[in-house]
Amino acid sequence: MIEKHLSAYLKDAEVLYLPGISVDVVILGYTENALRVLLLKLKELEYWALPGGFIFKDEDIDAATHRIVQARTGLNKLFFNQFQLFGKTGRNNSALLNRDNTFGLSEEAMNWLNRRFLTVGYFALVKIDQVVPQPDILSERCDWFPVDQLPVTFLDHSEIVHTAIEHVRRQLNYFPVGLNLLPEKFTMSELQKLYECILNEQMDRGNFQRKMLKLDILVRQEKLKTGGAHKAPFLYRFDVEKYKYKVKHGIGFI
Amino acid sequence: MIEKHLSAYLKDAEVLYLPGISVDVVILGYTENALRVLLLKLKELEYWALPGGFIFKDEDIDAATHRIVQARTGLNKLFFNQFQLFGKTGRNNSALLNRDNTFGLSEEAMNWLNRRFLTVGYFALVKIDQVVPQPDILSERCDWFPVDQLPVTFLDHSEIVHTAIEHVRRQLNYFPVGLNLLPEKFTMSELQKLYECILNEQMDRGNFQRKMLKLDILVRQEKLKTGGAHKAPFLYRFDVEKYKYKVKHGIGFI
DNA sequence: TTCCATTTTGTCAAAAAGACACATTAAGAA
DNA sequence: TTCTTAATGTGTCTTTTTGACAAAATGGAA
Repeated sequence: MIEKHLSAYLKDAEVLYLPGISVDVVILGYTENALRVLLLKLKELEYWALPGGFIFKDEDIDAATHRIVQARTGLNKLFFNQFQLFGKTGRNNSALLNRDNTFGLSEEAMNWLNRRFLTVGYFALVKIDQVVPQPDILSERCDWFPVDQLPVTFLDHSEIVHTAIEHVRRQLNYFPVGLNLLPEKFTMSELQKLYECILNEQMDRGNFQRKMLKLDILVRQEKLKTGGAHKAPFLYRFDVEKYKYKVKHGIGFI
Repeated sequence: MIEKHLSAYLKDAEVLYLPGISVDVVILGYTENALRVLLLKLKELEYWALPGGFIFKDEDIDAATHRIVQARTGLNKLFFNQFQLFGKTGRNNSALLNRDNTFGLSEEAMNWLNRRFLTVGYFALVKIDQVVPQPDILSERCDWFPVDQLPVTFLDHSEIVHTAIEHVRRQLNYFPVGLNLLPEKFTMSELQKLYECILNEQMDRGNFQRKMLKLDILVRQEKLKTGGAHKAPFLYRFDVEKYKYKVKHGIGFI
């Protein structure tokens, strides 16, 4: 039963964790022409949840986020950012607890969990092909979902996802999305499709290329020889130095 | 002594408030060609602090913010937004407590206050001439400080202010800054100076006017007759409907 | 009145954006 | 082998926007 997992998870929670607050991370990846978010299927519940966890009493919030994302993705080098604290009145984890309290969860663990909970929303940008998703102790599996086709989620996790996307969209000039979402080498049209997914609007091919190249953050590589029918496109990679410098002051694309 | 005030303030804190978390609000006003922030001089301490407070256990965080800002400004209709949660390890309110614990503060109140504290950073935009600043129970007076000339502040409050400004700057297109910081009627050059303050860059007068008028959110009023030597400028007000609509999708000025 | 500082409006060249066309090329079909 | 197809690379042309700056207008002050 889920309470058994919770029980293990919450052993000494009162002692270890900051009370009444958690971290939830919108881990975003991009593949097959769609922005996707990693969700966990909760054991014995019909909900999908964001990867999340609690904050140790002597742990920075960013450190907690890093720990959580690393555990779910296996990645070590991460780009992530906090974007909002969620916590309406009445927000709590009671859905995780069985209706009759006859399971192995200690009284203290129940009380600790069953109060109003705030959660800090983070988003992380990852190269989806480098991720090996790992369910956590409360979940039976992980999956990537296109951000516009979410399953039924736990609590306000859908809202958290949509808020994250909107946050990224608004500040697209200030986040290194290409560098963190695309593979090392990519074609111009892959980059364009990424931008189109995030901004949710189509752009002209020629004009996109002209504008993007003028930013002077791309390095053209050799031609792509592999498979794909028709004329082979160039591959590009980012000039990381220039890119990061520009991102700091707003890349100036949108 | 400050503990007496704290004592009153923290009566039943354990029962009333969410533990280990507070709200701090960067209340921004604009006057005399400078963006200013409202700070409170703490009693018996050489620190200035942001208006802040705790969150009742059954209170939405936005509601707490509204309550706090209203108490300090007297304003009822407010524009404010959350922008970041702060809470490095070691962040606590011990500076508020006297070194020897011989004052009237109860053991419980001491313990409640003297732990690691997170704080939710909000910013609010107010019309400075409509504000009647009110010190809170911990402070002896209030003052407006230009955001680039802050006094010595409590804890990380300087960082919170600067983060707020940067947040507003980046998302200037998405916040109704003019509507909330300027008086009902204003001249084009007042609006320009506001933008220059926030963006920290000078702009050409003619070009600013051309661009701003093309947004189609301003309504030209009669000429300004009052005093000021030289040619009288037009007054403008915002077309609130159009302005709010545009702000929702990004006003498109920067 | 004339002067002066400021506002309002206009000009003009340069840069950017938008729409679209045409040549190129690689894979697969004929 | 050649042709067809679909996607890529690049160029052109027009329109719009930007940036720099100047002229005209105006209302108080000298």
